[in-house]
Amino acid sequence: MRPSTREALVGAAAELLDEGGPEAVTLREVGRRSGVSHNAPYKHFADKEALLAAVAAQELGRRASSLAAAAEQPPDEAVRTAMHGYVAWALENPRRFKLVYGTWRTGSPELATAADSARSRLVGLVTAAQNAGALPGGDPERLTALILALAHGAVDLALSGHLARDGKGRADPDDLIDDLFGHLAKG
Amino acid sequence: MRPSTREALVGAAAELLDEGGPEAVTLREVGRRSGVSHNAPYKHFADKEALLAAVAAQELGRRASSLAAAAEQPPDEAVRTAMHGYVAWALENPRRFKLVYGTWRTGSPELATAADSARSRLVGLVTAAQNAGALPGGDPERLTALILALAHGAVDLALSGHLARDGKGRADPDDLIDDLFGHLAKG
DNA sequence: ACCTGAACACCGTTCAAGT
DNA sequence: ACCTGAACACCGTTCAAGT
Repeated sequence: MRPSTREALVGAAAELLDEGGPEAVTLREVGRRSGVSHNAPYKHFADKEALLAAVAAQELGRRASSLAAAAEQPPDEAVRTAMHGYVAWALENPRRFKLVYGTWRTGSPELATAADSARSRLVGLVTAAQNAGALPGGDPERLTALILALAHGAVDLALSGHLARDGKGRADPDDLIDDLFGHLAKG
Repeated sequence: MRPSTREALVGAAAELLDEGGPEAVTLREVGRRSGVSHNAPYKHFADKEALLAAVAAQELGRRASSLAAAAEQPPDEAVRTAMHGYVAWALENPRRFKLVYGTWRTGSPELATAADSARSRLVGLVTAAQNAGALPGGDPERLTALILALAHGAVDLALSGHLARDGKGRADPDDLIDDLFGHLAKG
C-alpha cells in the first residue's frame, strides 16, 4: 500500500530538512511535494514544530535499530563500534542530528519514547562490556552518559568547526572516542 | 560616550535572543529597540545571520576572558574549574550557547578569531596541568579536545533532555566532568 | 556614511466551506 | 474525518530617496 498522507508529509519534511535545514521545511513545500494543499498538514500535526518532531522521532527510531545491530558484536567491542556508528551517522546527516538534539518548545511524547529506547539499548551494551571486563565498573547509566556525552560533544564541536582542524593537535571525533576508551581501559 | 548604533543593534539582538531564541530576533524589533528603522541594520550587517554572528563573537570573547580568570588558580585545579564554569555559563545562557555552536551558513572571521582565542587559552591551562602532573601526558591540544568535547556534549545533552534525569543513573554535566577527571587521574 | 519609508515575495496559522 | 482556498499578520530583504 502506498504511503498515507501523514507518512508522505513526514517524508517530504525530512527531505527538505536534508536539503536546506529546518527553515527550508515550509509547510507550503511539504504540502506540494505530498500532493496536498499547504495547510493539509494541520490535520495531522498541531504545527510546524510537531511535524519536525515526528521527523526527529523517526530518525531516533532508526538509530535505536542500528544500536541493536551493534549488540551482535563481542561485548568488549560493541560499545566502541556503536559510538563510531553514532559519529558516522551524525557527520553524514548533520541536519537530522541537530534537529534531534535541538531545543523543542513543546515536548513530544513520541520523541521522548524514541530517545529513551535508544539510550537504554546503549546502557545494555555498556553493562555487557563491564561484565566482560572491557570497561571500568560503577553505575552503568552513569558510564553510558560519560561515553555518550563525549561522542556527542566531539561531533557537535566538529560540525560547528570548534575542533582543531589542522596542525599537530588535529583530532576528529573518532580519534577522541578511541582516546577515551584508552583512558578508561587504563583505570 | 553612549553606545554606537552598531553596539545598540548587537545589544538588542542579544536581548531578544535570550528572550525567545533566534527566531525572536526580528530586524524590525532590533531596530525599534535601538531607535532606528527596521532596515538600518543592513548598513552595519550584511543580513540577519551576520548580526547573530556578531552576538556570538561577543559572547565568545567574554568566555575567553573568564578563562583567563581560571588561569589564576593552581594548575592542578584550573582546568576543572574552567570546565565547571563552562557548564554554568551554558546552562544559564542556553540560547547563547546554542547560537555560538550552531551552524553558520556563512563563516564570520570575527567569530572564528574569538573561537580560536578561547580554545588556545584552554590549551594553555591543560598544558600547565600536565606539567604539574595532574593530567596524563600526550598532545595537549588533543587532550584539550577530549575534555572540551565531554563538557560540551554533557551540556548539550542536558539541554535537550537526553541525559538521564531521574533514577539512580542520574548524572548532571558537573558529575560527568568530575568522572572524567577521575578516570584521567588513574591512567 | 548612515538612515528612512514603501514595496515585494514569502511564510505560519486561522477560518469558513466543501466531500 | 480529511481537505481546500482565501485571508491575516508577520518577516527578511531590496530600492529609491533623503541628510
